[in-house]
Amino acid sequence: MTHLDKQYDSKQAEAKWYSLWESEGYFRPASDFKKAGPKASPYVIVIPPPNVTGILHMGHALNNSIQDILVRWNRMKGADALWVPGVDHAGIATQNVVEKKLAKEKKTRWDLGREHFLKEVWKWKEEHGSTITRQLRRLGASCDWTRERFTMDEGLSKAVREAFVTLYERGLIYRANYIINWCPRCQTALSDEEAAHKDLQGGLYHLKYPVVGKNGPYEKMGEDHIVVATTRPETMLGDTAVAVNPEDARYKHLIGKKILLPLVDREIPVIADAFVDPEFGTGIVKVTPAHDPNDFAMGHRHGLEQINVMTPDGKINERGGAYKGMDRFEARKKILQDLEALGLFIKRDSHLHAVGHCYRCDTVVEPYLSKQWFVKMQPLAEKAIKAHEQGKTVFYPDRWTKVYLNWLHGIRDWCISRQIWWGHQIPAWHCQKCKAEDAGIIVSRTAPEKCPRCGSRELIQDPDVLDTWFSSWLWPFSTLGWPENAEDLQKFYPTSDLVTAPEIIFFWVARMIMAGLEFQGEVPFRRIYIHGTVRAASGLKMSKSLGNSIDPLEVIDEMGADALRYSLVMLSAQDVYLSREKFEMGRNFTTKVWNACRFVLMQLEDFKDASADPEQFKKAALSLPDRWVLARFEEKAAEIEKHLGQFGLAQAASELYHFVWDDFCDWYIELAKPMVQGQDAALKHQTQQVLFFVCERILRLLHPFMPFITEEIWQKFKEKAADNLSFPRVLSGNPEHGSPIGTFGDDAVKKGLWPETLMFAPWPHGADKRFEDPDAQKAIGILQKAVSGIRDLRSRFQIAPANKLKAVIACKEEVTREILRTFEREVKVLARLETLDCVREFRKQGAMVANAFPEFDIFISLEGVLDLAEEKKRLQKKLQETEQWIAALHKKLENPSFAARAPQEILEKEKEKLEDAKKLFVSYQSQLASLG
RNA sequence: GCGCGGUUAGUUCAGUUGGUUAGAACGCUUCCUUGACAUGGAAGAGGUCAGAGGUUCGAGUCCUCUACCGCGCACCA
Repeated sequence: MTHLDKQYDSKQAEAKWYSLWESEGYFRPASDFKKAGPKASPYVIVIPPPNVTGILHMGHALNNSIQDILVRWNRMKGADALWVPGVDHAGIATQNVVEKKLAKEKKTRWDLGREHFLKEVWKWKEEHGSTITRQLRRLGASCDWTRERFTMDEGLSKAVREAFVTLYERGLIYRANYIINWCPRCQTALSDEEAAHKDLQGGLYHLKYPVVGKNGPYEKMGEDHIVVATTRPETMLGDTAVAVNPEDARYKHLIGKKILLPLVDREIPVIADAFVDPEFGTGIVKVTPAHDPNDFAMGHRHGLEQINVMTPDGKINERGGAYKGMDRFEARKKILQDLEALGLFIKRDSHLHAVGHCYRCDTVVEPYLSKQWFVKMQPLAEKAIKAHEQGKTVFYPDRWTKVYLNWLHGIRDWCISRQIWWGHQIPAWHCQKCKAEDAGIIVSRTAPEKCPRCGSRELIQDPDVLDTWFSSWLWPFSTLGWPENAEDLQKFYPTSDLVTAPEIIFFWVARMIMAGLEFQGEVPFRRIYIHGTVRAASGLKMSKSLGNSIDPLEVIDEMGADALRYSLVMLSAQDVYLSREKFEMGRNFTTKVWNACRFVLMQLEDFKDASADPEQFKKAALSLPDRWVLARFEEKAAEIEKHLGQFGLAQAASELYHFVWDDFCDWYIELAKPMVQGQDAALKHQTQQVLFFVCERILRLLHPFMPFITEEIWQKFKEKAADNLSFPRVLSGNPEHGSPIGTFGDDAVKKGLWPETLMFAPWPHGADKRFEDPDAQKAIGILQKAVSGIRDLRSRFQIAPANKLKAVIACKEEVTREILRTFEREVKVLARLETLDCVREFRKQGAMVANAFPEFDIFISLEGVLDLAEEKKRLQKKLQETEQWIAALHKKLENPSFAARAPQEILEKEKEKLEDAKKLFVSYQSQLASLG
């Protein structure tokens, strides 16, 4: 006996099916098995590689759910589908984790030394690095784990070296002294994107600097001083000038004079530079070329000395005199105190300004002068802009295109060197001999033996490693085997879709496009889908540190992965604001699906007839509800197909939800019950077939969204079909369908050959003309109206369901009356009637109440007491509403401009509406009259 | 400062190129344990679509302005 248990056991099903899918190789592209259908085209999706230290948070869950839906959908459509999974090495984050671990043992990475430390990191990676990939499996992600990659593995490391050397050879990588964002805690340079700006309420400090040659020591200063304003007083230790705007009349006389820099007693010049905004602060700027990008530029223009006053860990260095060794913020306090003691501190204004924070550890970053490696971005950006102009990069939704292009147009060079150990060490070697001449850098794919310039063998590899994103930006092709000319690369590049969140457009999307164009001569993916950000109900971004996160694994444990996926996707039309209750929608829906299918299987228990024609339904022989549900399915499947084609996953999920729940469960199953449980054997048989047919195809539509429960149920359907080859199998799937385990098109399934798994069942595209049926749709519409009308009366007058009613429907139109007669039995069952009479006209008699529709009026007898006054009031209100509606329609239709300009079909509709309204009006009037 | 979103039922949100009396989920009210499902069924209440102006026969939908909320980028001595 094939049946479903009363309760769905999500944990059991999830574990069972995932391990089967994976072990049987179902996640691999069909072409791996040389069994792809002749027309199978590749569908390849790019996943943002999660951080190796990470755990699955809701953002990942949404992102991966979307991707999995797309991959599974395409796989069912017969595509040679591939999703390459993997993680990136997350240089700074991972190093931090391991350093923290060492700190517990009171050790630092320098205690261990580079080699030993890296061994520790690898050890950590082996032990903990697979957390997130395990969690992705729990979610149901159908990625090809046999192709799993890691940015630090051999192949990808080779790709990184290849990319670096190639760019260097093309003159697109250079090394320079420049102000970069420096994280004093991680002790490394960061790119501009890695320094997240946050608005902070800080101080704008006004300080006095004495002018040299007037009054001498500070104590005696009169008016011969200038006032500068700064937010970072501690950098004054490195000032090498003060600047004013050349047009600023207040200060023209100062230009060329000298200033005695307090505390360090250094004489610095007053310079004129147009950069200075006379409106801001005092109009005088202290210039610190080693600690501010603008000052750095100014310093270059005026040939100023660059004095770095800080150590890599954010303390004042020996150039800071008495402040040496102090932390930068401590030094700030002390310097302000000292200046105050000297009478040089004037005031502190409160000042809102954006301060960069390290995106890994949230420490305030320091603009810091140092020698770093950079990628020259403009030539790369130009190619990307050109590709966009050629229509090669398409964003969904479109508005992100502008964000992307703006960034490209204002692009700045990318600082790619990091002063950490965990990562790809830069493939550059410094010749110790040539170094003295400021030359002797050798950039090479393999370690060079000697300096090509002087022949010295004293070569030391650059200690820095590359930004993690320098490996991530190669992901779409490095994971396919580049720089080798691999088969996968040939077959799967460029990929189809990239799915990601908006915060990563600059970090990753734009850079991948640039790398793809630079190294492959082609964009890495054709379409880019940017989905919403997951936020907590409060509106804040979900994050563990804020304590407002919901752990997706907990939701999976509690409600199942399918419930989590469905809820997330259905909510993902834009930014997703989450609370725990929102997952109940998906949970309830999975339960509903389970129970509906359970019912269907129960009705098929005694289906044994093997003589039926399995080829095709004969429309004429089907009942109206059967014809209706088939037509409705095709309609909905077509809509779902349309939505999925343009990343409208939320809409597709919503359509499915309502089709399954409202149409299939609430109406079709209820209508099928009397047929399948009645005495008419032929009708019963036919209905069983339709129940099976539609339900099985619903499972296929649902599968990408909720893979586990659908597989669990579908396997039962398959069992059922194996016993009963006469189940009709008119399928609209792709006959060219390919799968790792064979070819399953319509023909194969029709012949009783079912795929091993729902994953390879043909996708129903919908809009199958064979099932189109406006007559049936109209008829069921009438039925629904009649049933709802009676239920409405029942509810309004509080008639218990056990109380079987006598109803009369008065209907002028013969066709409609005929339809109602056909459904006499169904209406009686669904509306719980004792009798139903359909007549042409009817006059209300005695204790009766009525419900009016344009097509017909429904009357039921009422025993018991009826609040006539209340009913009269209601009818009067309805009458008034209808009157207003009629007036509005009249006005509209009598407007000559409307008649002249509105399209014909709109005009027709409006006229029909008017007719309906008039009919309603008459009904209400007569009802009122009968009430007296 | 520049740019991008958003403002629709008590709450969270849909609403395709302007065209039924503006929808859903959750919540609420009433009734119902009828053999798939109470994680359910039936019925119902609830909205001058942020405000002002404009285009149009017709605006939640298009244009302008305003207000508020959110996001991104840049500058910030």
